[in-house]
Amino acid sequence: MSKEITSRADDYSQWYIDLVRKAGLADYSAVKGCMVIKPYGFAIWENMRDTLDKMFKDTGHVNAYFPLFIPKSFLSKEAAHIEGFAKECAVVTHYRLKNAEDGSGVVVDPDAKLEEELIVRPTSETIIWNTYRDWIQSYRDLPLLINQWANVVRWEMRTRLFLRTAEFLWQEGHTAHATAEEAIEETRRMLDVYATFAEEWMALPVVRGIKTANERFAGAVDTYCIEALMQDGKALQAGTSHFLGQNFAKAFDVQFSTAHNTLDYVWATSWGVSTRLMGALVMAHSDDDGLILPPKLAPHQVVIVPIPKPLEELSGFIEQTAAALRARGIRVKVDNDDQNRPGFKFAEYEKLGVPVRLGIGARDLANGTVEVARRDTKSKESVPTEGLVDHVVALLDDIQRNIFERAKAYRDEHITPVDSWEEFVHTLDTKGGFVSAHWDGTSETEDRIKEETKATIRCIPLDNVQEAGSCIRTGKPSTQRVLFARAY
RNA sequence: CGGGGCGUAGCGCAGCCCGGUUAGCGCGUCUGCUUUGGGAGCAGAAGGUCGCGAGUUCGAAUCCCGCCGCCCCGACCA
Repeated sequence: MSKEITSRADDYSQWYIDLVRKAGLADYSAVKGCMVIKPYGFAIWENMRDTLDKMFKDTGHVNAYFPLFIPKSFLSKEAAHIEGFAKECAVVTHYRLKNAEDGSGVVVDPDAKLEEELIVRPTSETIIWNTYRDWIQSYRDLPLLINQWANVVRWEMRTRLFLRTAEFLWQEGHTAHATAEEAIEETRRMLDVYATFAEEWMALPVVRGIKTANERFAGAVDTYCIEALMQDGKALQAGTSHFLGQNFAKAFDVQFSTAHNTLDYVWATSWGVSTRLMGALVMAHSDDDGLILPPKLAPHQVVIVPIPKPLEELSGFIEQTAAALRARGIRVKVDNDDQNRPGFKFAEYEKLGVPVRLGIGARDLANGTVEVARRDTKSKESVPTEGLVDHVVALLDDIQRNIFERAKAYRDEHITPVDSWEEFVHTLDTKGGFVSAHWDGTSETEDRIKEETKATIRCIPLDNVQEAGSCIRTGKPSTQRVLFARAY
């Protein structure tokens, strides 16, 4: 019996890496900084994607697809935008290879240099707003509510599976509106969609907030975010929604005729979540034995492990049980593999985070029971066959609720209000989590705090109470507390 | 871009310092039998350009030089 996953207490970072790989979520690839998302990991992502996609459509959005490549000149049209992304762009300079003279393999053909280099999209605002210019003439064309599911590339210096990779999958919504109010409303609406998804589907409690200037998206007027807390006390930005004002409309000259026959620039939003959510999901709930998945996103919600004592009638009962569960919409896997013993399978499905495991053997058949084990608490009970389906349905709900409550309790315990610099530093070093403190509102102070403690302002919570206080670092007057944390 | 580590069977590693016949070990894989309510046991088998290139040597996984790749830790970021 080998503990193949490093414990969280020993090395949290290594635990995460072990878990992602041993649970079959993802693997390193032959390309530096890029990962392979494996079938089990992709199945979880598909569940996230499908759920979000429905939520986007329910709020009036449609999907489209824009090019992977962006002409270099586009990117530089919005000053802040290029400033933010310039340092991490992959650039396509040539379009052809040829055999090397010395037969050593293929080389880039120097005669095939592109007139204008193409940037592999780090995000699509520029190509999309360049397109929107042609699509929008009148207020009747608005609002334009489009989402795309795509891959993007950001050439990161330091990568971590799911949390930060050179290439990642995401969705990016890009909307155009006639008024600022409407665009802001959209920005907030999508933030709420993300928060709802995080809390109700991922069982991940989040703080909704607004970013300070330092943390704002390059090119945005305001960046809203949902911030989650991981088990090691570090914060993770799980989703962002930006009010872009008229910045991109002006950069790409997207004007429309208003109902009063005047000409105005379009108001914009963009919003996105990525495969980073996979990392959040893992780090929020899982333990030293493996993943703990919320039932709503688990590829298999129930696994049935037969205890193969020599009794053929087991299989009939198992199939019948599986069918009854499936009839209630539950995703069931029956593990009929006869290579591994039950004990191995128990450990295996715990590693994979399957919420509910049913053990069925001759003893159960005789007693009219099934052994029901729940992954979140690792408890087991013997449940009568009669009413089993109802029991499992209720249990899945309970697990979904329980892991949310557990994560929320941890999160709430780790929002610490502090009023002195000593307390601030001490809390970061010993307890971690969010530290709620007054701040004088300047970027200079935020930078200084970051330099001294590695903590950044994760957000100004949306429902923040206004209270007079003095900045934790400078002592200058402040009107509200903000949330600091060390972050991924 | 700095600092560190690694590259030997599908996976994880030992061997390298101190060169020497046929390169080992664990897991996994394959075959057979016995097993099966918490990670099975026994017996047998298959599986290797020792990252790449050049060099020293009678002889290189091991020593020298060069290169490549990945990971981890720090400065930038969802």
